[in-house]
Amino acid sequence: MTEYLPSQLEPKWQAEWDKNNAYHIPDPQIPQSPDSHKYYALVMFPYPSGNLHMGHVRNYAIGDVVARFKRMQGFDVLHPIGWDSFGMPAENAAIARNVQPDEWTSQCIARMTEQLKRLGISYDWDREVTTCKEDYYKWTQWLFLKFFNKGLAYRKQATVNWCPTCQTVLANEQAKEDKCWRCGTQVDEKPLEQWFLKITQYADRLLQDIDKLSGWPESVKTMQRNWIGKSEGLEIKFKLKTPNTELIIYTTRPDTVFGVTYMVMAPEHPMVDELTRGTEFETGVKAFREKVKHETQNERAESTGKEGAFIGAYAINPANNEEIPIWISDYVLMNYGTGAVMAVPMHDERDAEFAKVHNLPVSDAPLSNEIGAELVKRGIAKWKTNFKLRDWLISRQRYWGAPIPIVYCDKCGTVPVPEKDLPVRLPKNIKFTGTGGSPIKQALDFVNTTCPKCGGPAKRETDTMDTFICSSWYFYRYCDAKNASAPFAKDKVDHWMPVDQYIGGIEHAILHLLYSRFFAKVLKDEGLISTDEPFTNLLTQGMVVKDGAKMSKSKGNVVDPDLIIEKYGADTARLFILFAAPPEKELEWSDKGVEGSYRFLNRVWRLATENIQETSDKIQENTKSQIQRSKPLERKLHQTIKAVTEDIERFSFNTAIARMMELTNYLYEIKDDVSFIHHSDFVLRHLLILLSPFAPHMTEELWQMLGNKDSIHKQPWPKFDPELVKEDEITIVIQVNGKLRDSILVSANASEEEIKQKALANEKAKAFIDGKEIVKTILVPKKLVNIVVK
RNA sequence: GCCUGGAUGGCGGAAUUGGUAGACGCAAGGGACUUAAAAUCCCUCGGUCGCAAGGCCAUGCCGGUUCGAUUCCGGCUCCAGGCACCA
Repeated sequence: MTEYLPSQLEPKWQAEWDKNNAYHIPDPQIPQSPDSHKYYALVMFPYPSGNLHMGHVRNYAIGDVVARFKRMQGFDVLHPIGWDSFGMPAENAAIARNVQPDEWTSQCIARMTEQLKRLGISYDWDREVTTCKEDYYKWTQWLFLKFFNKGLAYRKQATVNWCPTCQTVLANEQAKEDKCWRCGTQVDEKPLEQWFLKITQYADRLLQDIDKLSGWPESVKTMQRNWIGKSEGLEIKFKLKTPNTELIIYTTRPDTVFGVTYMVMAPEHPMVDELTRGTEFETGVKAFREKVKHETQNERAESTGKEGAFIGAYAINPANNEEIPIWISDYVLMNYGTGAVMAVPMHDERDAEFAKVHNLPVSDAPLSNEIGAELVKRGIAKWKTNFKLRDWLISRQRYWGAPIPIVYCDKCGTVPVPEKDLPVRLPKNIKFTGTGGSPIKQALDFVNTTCPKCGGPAKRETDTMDTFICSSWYFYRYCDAKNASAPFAKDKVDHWMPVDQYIGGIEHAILHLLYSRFFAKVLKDEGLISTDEPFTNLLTQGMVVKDGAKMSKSKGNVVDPDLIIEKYGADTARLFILFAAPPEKELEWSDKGVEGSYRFLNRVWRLATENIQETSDKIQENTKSQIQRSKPLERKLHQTIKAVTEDIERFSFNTAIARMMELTNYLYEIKDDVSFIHHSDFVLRHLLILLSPFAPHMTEELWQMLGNKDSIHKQPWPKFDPELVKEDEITIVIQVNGKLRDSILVSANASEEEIKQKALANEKAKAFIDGKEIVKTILVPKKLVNIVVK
């Protein structure tokens, strides 16, 4: 008997698949034949950090099972991979190791490519996409210009986290708890002119079209709806006691206006200055502002609404003409609504909390559904739709990103770089120190340029684009990855899009998925593509954790996929990761569990190899006339085919694997019976085909050993016979008052009356019925009889 | 704080639409084989009472709906993801 040696057979098959370009899917014939059926299986492309982690393995193992399964069902499957390769870590590596980000990135990509290939994922490597390469970011810039020309890209002032010591911009991640991660200095907010994309212009469409996404998890759709945060409300002008001044607030609850007992403004509201200038409250207000100035947006949103200051001004409640005090507090945000609210302690928890802490009055005035319309009639209010969604800030004061293709000219102003001049190349050989702002500013021959309009001296934009822009369109590029004259050909994208199944981490539920939906809508409006929802079905996978915590270097609980592959093989790694938990749930890593998956593959291996050696001898011992059908074996096989197929279709890979384990256990039980010996080849072929999407190397090896010349991965997915699946006898549970008392075996075609009689006559049930009155009997077909007694 | 999820044996999980709670696997204990070990194979395995038959309890906590609730509803607790410059 041959031993199962994954370290030998896996590289062999990987080399074979590589050589034959086995998973390349050619471009479609355009016009396409009517009977072609495409399937686009997409996994979220990785950031090339240099090391594949278990989260990647999980993502790509799931994607590969789906791709292989669909291929065997006869679909033309597009299953591509690429690299989301711009971003901060490369720049940090440059600072820490004195390398150039592009070198560091290509080393990481080379290493991770090797790791991916060792997993045996069926990617079409011919369509590999790398966002930091010129042939990709040229088109990212091209798309930015589309947005710019459509009026969807604009500049306005926004603040960044600024470290005064390092003299550099910090990402939120680098400014945890308001301290610079390098030097610990208190982080400031610094205003800068930055580029935005007008995603708010698409807010209503992005919201409405969520209803079309029937293949998305409800939770993700709800998160997106809440993120867009559409609310219908009223903007109401409150007259102030100060003559000729008024304060406009926004409320979704105009019916509570009789209960308003005070007002609250955001500390940075421009009217706060006007109202306090020269008063005794001026210093108090300034002190409060100083205090909240260092709070990040997150901390502002986390505010419990306990802190605030009275500004000495009063407003008049338009509903009852009462004078009410005006306060400032950090729980009111300047960038939502009008930056001021009317406070109703009776009906709002935060208002109540604030009122309690600051001893403000509470009114139990009744709600009035009519007052909103009345205020509108009086001309002091108007209906207003607000969104929580804000425009997308895409400027990054960093080197390792796609340069924003804009030139600033003293004469002509803001000038887009003409298409023929793309790409605007990132300057090379930059020094990375981590201080002094964006490294690009050092490259004077980049910064200093000529105006594309007037030819005069001009300066380039030195900000680069948010990497979320790169990842908002990569799935179109896969459809036409080598196109040198356009980001993609429309007919190719129209053939493959939308993505039939998108698989990736739940952490992308809002930003990446919302931005990609936004891009789709703009691209469709531009006539570049035909569908405005890019992802038909979405599977959000959970994280891989160990000892209850996310795997991380600092916690020292990282499991290196390479070591697992080395010891047990990729098939075991894939099988375990799919078996240990349903895909959308968190997965607890277990070294012992991996051994269990390895044992299972060994059991299949032994069953098959023993069988190959022994079957021919055994069949000769028994004459052909003795060959008989084995109904239980056929039933078990067809039940397994049915269950595995349905489980894969609903992404229940763990139970699919469990069903294959059950079949294997069953085959071991009967392996010396004549019935198995006569059917073993047939049964084993089916088991191997069912297992092939999960363990592609081992099943291919055994398939060849069984004497097949073609690849197991080109076999059609087996179909089950519904007649053979049926059981002859079914178990009926007998309950008394909903409690299990016994179970009986009845013929599958027994009548309801017959079953009822058997239940009532049941000895164990009788013991609980005797002496009591039977109120009713409930029969659930094929399941149970419940006798209700009193 | 806000939004979205989750919680089932010693552990990972199963129960697809309200109908046998614990499939499958891991760990543990016992046994077989072996000079021995590894590997493999067989048996037991939620708690509790009982010699046994069997009973009772049990799906994070409290309550409700129902003949029947892991599943539906209300109220909590704890954990996780996201919160717009990590990707």
